[in-house]
Amino acid sequence: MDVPAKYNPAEVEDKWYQYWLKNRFFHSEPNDRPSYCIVIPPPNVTGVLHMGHMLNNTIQDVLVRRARMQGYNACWVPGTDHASIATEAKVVERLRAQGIEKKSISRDEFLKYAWEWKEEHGGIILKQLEKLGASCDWDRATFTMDPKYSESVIRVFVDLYKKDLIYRGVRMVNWDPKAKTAISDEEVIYKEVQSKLYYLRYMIEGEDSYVVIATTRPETILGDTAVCVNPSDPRYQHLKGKRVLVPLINRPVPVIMDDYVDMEFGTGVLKITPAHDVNDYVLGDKYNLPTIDIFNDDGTLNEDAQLYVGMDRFAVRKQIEHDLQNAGLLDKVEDYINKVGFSERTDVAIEPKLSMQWFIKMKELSEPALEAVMEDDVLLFPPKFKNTYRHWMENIKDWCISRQLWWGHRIPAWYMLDGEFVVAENEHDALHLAREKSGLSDLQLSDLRQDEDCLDTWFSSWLWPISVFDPELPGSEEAEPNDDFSYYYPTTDLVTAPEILFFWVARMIIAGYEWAGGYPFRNVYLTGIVRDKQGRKMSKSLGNSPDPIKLMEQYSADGVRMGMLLSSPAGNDILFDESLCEQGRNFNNKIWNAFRLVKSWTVDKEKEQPLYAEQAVEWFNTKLNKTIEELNDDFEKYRLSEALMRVYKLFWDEFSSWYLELVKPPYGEAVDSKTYLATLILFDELLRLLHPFMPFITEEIWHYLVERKENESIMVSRMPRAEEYDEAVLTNGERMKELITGIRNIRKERNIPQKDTLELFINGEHPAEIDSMVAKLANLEKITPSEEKPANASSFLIGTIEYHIPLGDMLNVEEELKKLSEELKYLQGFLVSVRKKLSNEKFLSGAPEHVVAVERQKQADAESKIKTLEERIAELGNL
RNA sequence: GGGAGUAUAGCUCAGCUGGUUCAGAGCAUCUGCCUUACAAGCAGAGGGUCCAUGGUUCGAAUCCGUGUACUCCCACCA
Repeated sequence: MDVPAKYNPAEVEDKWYQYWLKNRFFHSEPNDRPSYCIVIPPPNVTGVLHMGHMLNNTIQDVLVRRARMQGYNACWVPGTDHASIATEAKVVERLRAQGIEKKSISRDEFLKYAWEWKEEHGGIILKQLEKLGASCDWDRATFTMDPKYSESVIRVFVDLYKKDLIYRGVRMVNWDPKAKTAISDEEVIYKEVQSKLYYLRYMIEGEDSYVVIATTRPETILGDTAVCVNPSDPRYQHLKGKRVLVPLINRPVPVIMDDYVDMEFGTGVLKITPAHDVNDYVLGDKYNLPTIDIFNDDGTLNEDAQLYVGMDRFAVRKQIEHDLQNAGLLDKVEDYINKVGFSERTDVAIEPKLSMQWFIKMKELSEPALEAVMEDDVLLFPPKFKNTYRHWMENIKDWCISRQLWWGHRIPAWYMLDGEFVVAENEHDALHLAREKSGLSDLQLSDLRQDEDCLDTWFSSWLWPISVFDPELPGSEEAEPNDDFSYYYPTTDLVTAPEILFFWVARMIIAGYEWAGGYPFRNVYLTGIVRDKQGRKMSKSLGNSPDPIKLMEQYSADGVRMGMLLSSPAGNDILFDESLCEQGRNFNNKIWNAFRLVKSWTVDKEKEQPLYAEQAVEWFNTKLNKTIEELNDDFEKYRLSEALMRVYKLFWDEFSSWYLELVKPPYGEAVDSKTYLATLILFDELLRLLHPFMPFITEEIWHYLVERKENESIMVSRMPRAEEYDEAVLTNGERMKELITGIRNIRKERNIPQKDTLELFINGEHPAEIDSMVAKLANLEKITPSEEKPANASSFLIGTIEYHIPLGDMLNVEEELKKLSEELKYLQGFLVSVRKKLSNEKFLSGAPEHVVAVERQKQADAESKIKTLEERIAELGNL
């Protein structure tokens, strides 16, 4: 087989992905081997791959490929999330572009369009994952609105309702006026905004005086039903029992007294708008105030506002400022920075709004999940998230799960004509229950009306690790869990972003204990957030996020994978820099060229293996074993970037720069077969170690390396295991490198070409085993252990051993003296500090014995080196 | 307002139970090299007040206190 001079990733990567698919290497089914399982954090079905996905899925692929090669029955379950709000928003937008308004069509018609959209766009992100090399078991791909999956969602709702953990009620919720739905507290993002504080005059009823009230939202005065002062505020005692007039509309509202009011803030008077502020709502409740909701669902003002009806809330704010000014009711306006909640999905300002919603009581439900993490049944990486998790779980609030949307799982509640409702898994059961409840045995389905709302997307995602295997909710019923569930659950690792620790991770753990009999995964690896070089979060609006597909075209998928991994210590944010992908591409190139070198050798079967080659093989094999051991440790701690860096250095520095240079046959000569075979084996092992990180190039080369059968693949080969190794071999190897470096430096200083042979005289206890390797790399004619020190030689010390290279006339005595004296000076200073330490009584009595011994050894070595150097300097001086 | 985290080379980060892995790695930079796998390369080199300041200790990048700067999470005073 001819090896192309250039590596062509685009072609190669596609080829092998198809090969893997064809041979069903990604597929897993329960068997008698131990399982290793990851469920993907399902991306939004309408989503497009971004850098966060890249990071996340690269990590998952590395873990699952490694596990597979370690002999686990590895399964990575892919899928997509229906993402209620985001998808519905896109469908609405598309319809609008076609001139169709959502409210002009029926629910069924809308859903038809939505499913069309899903069919068109739903596959995109999964196709993109293929480019990355994701070894997902595509046969198991699940969508959170698959019929089976939906059944499990509804089943859970009914179960919770039966357990009295779901209730319906009017509460203040976060209203998204763009998506026109309630959202949960977790979906609100608070941002600091530059706003204004308006000081408004409220006339006191029947008097010619007024009080001034500061507010950031003057448009909400139309919904005011009281003003409030602190009872101990001396400035406002005269207001007790009086009423004030809401500006512009002159509605009289009472003055109430409550110490909730902060006397320091603004003017110390607070306007109360129970329908549009959470705190006001609480006060309104306490004092039995009426609530006036002045907003429509889309954030425009309604009839109850009396003024500005139909105008948008922000337009009203401008207008009312103007009108108040004209009416002489605006005292002043100040600049003010406050925090405003924005919708995570639509990025519009949240409107607190009273409405009828469904909630889950979370307190009791969450207790086992809190314990699971506290007791380390579920491990978080990095562990600092344990604290955050605990804090949230201990202060958990009820979860608003209803959304005023059509795209999603419809709430399985049916209302009767009298407003009473029943909750059931289907219409049939609902009718049965309704007849029972109402006592009307002739009640018909047409007498029932199903709740219009959908469930929060996360209400389905929290079942993900359970329902992808068994939609029957194995833990909650008598029913036997199916084979998939019994085998794969609990899964092994979960890899996700810390942003969704509460949205998703915590709730999955809760669901696991409630419906699957235990935790859903053993380890949670929380990745960082991908930021750009300036530390800004990558976002569409900033345009600072590279397109992963383009990156892969430019640097290869393997290259981009490497770029992602090199910058990804768990939990820390990632400052993504394209140059890391470049490093990945360069590494591809390095691997390819190293391979080309080996493949270019001609093999001479008659040739004896030179000693240096035999030793090189032994040395690198030892190095390999030690590295494997270290890699195991890295993976246990999920230190993936360190693991990759370790293999990178092993391949580039140890293998290419040292090993290959050592065993490379001299120009024009053939390699002996023993060395050649050994090199192929070592190369093979390196490829396997590299495979989880760089699956494509390793597969390509693996097939060139030796002839493979039709259905063989490196991805199902065995990961090399650490064998016992001899530390002494490694120590000698390091000595060999130091010696070579010393000799190279002398060559360089004196401009001696590599082809000129040199001689080496050694004074001291030098390990002669390495001589053969040293001679090969340094082009030495002979190596002579010698008490005698050759004249006209340049010399250097390694440890306490002195090495001399005779240079004859080429020796520059002056420079040599300078070099040696500098080293001497350093050693003398060093010796002083060591002696000082050793003459300190407290050190001798306080420090452990081995530390003292080490210091003594340092002292002896330094003394010996100094003696050697002094002698050498004297000799040179005599020349 | 409450909590957590981070601060080490130009950049990104290691540095575990205080002591030979103690000041490290990769990248970048600089200096030589188109040397018969690779210039996307090879061989070398330089580069640090370990944020500041007190303390504990024979000994501190490491432990403790204080301060400063940044980041994140939670709460939400109009």
